[in-house]
Amino acid sequence: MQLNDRKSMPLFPISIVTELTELTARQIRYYEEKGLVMPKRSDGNRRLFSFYDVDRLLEIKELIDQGVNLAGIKQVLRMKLEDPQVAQKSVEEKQPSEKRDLTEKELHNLLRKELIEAGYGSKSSMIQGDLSRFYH
DNA sequence: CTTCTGACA
DNA sequence: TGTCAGTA
Repeated sequence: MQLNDRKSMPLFPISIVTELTELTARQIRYYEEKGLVMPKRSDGNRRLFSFYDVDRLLEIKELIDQGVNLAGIKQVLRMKLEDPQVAQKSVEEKQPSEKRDLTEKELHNLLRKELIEAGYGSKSSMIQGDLSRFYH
């Protein structure tokens, strides 16, 4: 798929990414250190980010703003690989209750719950069942 | 001039 | 996280 190739193409330096994401270079480097993103390197060991990396950083930024810690973000991103939609809603659903930060334990339990429910149906039906809880 | 790593507060 | 140092 060529589209994916383009999104994965290492294009911009960290300076551009800081403007695109509103994150500081320090934060971006730190998140990479923690394995949240893995931009390619080039000439003088300089980071080259792809659109894919930028999208990812934007998602990370959202979660950070919502008070999710790095460990929690890792959980979400890891789930994203298995079931994007459920992972996304897991966090959104937690918000309404209280604006407090999600501890690693809370998030883990939340995600575990979603995974268990997911096991009861096919991908599509599970997603719909999940959505129903937002319509009442 | 821009970015990188490491380090200190 | 910000910031400074010493490089590449």
